[in-house]
Amino acid sequence: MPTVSDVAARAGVSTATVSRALNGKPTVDPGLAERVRTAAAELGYQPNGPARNLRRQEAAVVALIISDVENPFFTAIARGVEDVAHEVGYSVVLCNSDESVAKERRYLDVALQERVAGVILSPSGPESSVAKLASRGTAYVAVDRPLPGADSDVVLVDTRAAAREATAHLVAQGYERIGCVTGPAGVRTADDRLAGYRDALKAARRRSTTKLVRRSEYKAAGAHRAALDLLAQPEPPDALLVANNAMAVGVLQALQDRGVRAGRDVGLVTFDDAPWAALVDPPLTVVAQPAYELGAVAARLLLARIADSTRPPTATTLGARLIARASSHR
Amino acid sequence: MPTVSDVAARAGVSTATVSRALNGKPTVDPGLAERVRTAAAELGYQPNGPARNLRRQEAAVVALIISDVENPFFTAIARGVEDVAHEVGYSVVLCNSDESVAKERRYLDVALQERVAGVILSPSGPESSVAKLASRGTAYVAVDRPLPGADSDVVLVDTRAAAREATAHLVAQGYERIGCVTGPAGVRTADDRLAGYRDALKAARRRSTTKLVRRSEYKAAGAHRAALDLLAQPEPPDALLVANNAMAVGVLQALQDRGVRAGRDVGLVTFDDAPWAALVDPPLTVVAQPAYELGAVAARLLLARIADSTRPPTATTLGARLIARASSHR
DNA sequence: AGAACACGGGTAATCCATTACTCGGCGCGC
DNA sequence: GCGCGCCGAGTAATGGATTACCCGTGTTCT
Repeated sequence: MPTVSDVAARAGVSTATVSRALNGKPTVDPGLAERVRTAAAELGYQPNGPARNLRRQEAAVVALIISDVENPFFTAIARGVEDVAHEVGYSVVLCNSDESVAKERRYLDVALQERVAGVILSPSGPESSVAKLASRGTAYVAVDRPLPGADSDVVLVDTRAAAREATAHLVAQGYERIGCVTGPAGVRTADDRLAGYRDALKAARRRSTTKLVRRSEYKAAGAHRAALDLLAQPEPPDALLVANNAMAVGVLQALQDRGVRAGRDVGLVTFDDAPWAALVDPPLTVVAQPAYELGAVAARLLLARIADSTRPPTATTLGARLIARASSHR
Repeated sequence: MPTVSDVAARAGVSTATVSRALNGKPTVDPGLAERVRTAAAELGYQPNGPARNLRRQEAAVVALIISDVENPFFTAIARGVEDVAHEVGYSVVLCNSDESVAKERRYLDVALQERVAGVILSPSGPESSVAKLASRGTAYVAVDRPLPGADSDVVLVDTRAAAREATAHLVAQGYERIGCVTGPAGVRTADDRLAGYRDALKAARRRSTTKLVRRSEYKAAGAHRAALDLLAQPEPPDALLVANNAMAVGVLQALQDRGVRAGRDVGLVTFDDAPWAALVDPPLTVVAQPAYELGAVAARLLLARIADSTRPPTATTLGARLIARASSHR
C-alpha cells in the first residue's frame, strides 16, 4: 500500500509537496502538482484515513444514529442527511440504535473514539449520553426527538399539533370512542402525540380515559399486543390514532386477526406516509411527516455547527400534513 | 481530551502499561491494571481511534454497502450483519449506494481510505470496483448478488428456482398470460428472476414473449411505469411476477390507478415478504427471502476471511420460500 | 551460593499525513 | 547595484496508541 513517501519519490519531490498538491493547496507549481497527481495515480495511491484524521484531529465523517433502520421514516431522514453531507464532501455513517439506549451509547462511544466531525441522532430514551459529546466539543444535532436537558440544535416536527389535528379529524368523522396507541413514556414524540390526542378530545369535550390508551415500544410487535388488548375490552375503541408506521403494521395485523374491518369498524389514522400506506385495505389516513427535509435540515445545522461551534443552538420545527384516505371514514 | 500519557501520569505508570492494561493484555499486574482502569475512568479517557487504527493498520469496523436503504430487504440484511459483527466487537457502518455504481465506488474508496477490516456489499451494477479491495488485501464478501468476475465469498438466494416456483404457482392457479417486471439487465438477481420465470413458462409449454416482460430500476417509480405500460397493451397480462418489494409498491399503485383488482383481474406474486405484504388488499403472495440470514452468513464469512485471508472463497446459497396468499388466487 | 530464567514494566521506535518553520532564489524598488 | 520581500519547496515536528526491545527483580534449579 503506497504512502506519501512513495509518491514523493516517484514524483521527485518532498512529502510536503505531495500533501500540498493532493490537497489542492495553491502554493504549488502547477507543473509539479501535475507530476504529483500522475505519480499518485500510477501508484494507485489512497491516502491513509486514520493517519490523516489523527493529524487533522477530525474525520470528514458524520455519524447518524437512528432508532430503527427498518422504519421508512428514519431511512428517509437518512437520505436527507446523506444528500446534504455529500454535497460538501462529508461521508455519512449510519448507525442503528434499534430503540435501545445501550446500543445508542455504544455508537456514541464509537463516534467519539473515531473522532467524527459531528453526530446527528434521534435519542432512543429519556436519558441520553450526549453529555460526553458536549464535553469533548463534538458537534451534534438532535432530530425527530429533542435531547432531554441538552441545549442543542434540534429539528422536530410539530407532532403534538399533528396529533391534535388527526384526532380532531376522527372526531369530525363521527367516531365516538377514539383510542391511541403510542410509544414508550419518555420518548418525546410518543408523549407529544398522546398530548395532542388528549388536546383534541378536550377541545371536543370528550372524556379522555386511560382505558383507550396503550403504550408500547415503537415496533410492530408491541403495537400488535396493544391493539389486541384494546379490542378485547368490553367497550373497545371505534377509532385509533397510531403513533408511527411500524406500529401501524402491528395494529393492522391485530385488526386482521380479530376480523375487524379498518375504517368501517375501527377508524384509523397513523403517523408516517409509508410507501405502502395507500395500498392497504382501506388506504390509510396518515400524518405525513417531512422526513427527508428533517434529515436535510439537521445536516445543514450540523455542518453550520461544525464550522462555528459558538452559534447559539436553534430549534427548527417542521409541519406535518394530514392526508385523509379511506381508513378514517365509515 | 485526555491521552494515554495523561492516564499514565495519573496512574503513575508508563504509557505502555496503560495500553497493555486497557487492552486486557495478560502481562500486567492485576493491581496496576486496576489502578490504570480507575485513572482512565476518572479522566473519562476515550482512546483515540484514528491513532489506534493507524498503528494497528486496521479498524475494527466493517462497511456494509447496500443498494437501497429504503428497501426492507436490505435493512433486514443489515440487521443480520450487525448482530453477528457486534458479537465479536466489530462496528458496522452502513452505506447506501442507492443502486448507483458511482456512489458504490465512492463508498468503496472511503472504506479503503479508512482502512476498514472488511466490506460486505450488494453490487449495484455489472462492473464493480472491488478490484481495488482485492489488490489492497481488504477482505470482502458479496451478498445477494455475485461480483462479476471476482472470485470472492458470496452469499446468494436461489432466486432463479424461487422465480420458477413462483411462476409455476401462477400457472397452476390458472393464469394464462403471465408477465414479469424485473430489475435492470446486468443485475444478477434481476436476470435470474427473469430466467426462472422463463424456465417455468417453458416447463409449462407456454410461449414466452418479450411483450409481457419489462425491466426497470429496482424502484417503485420504474415499476409503476413498467406496469402501466404492460397494462396498456392490447393483450395485457393477467398475472405478474414482480422482482422485488420496492417494485411491488409501484405495480400495486399502477393497478390502483387503472382500477384493476389484484388477484381477481391480475394475479400477483412479488419477491420479499415485507411487513406490509399481508396487509394490502388482497394480501400478497410473496417469495420470502431469508434476508436476515443472508446478512448473518455474510458477516460470518467476512469475519472468517479477515481472520484468514487464504481460505478458499465459498459460495453459499440459501433457499427462498413461497408464501401463497390471496393475490395469486382468483 | 551462583546461574539461568521468567515476568512485569519502561524506553523509544513506529504507523502516515499534515504543517510550522526555514531557506534559497528571484523580482522589484530605491 | 543592493537589499527587502515574496514565493515555492524542503526539513522536521506533530498527533496518540501500540509494541519491539531491553532491563531489573525475584524465583528456581543445580
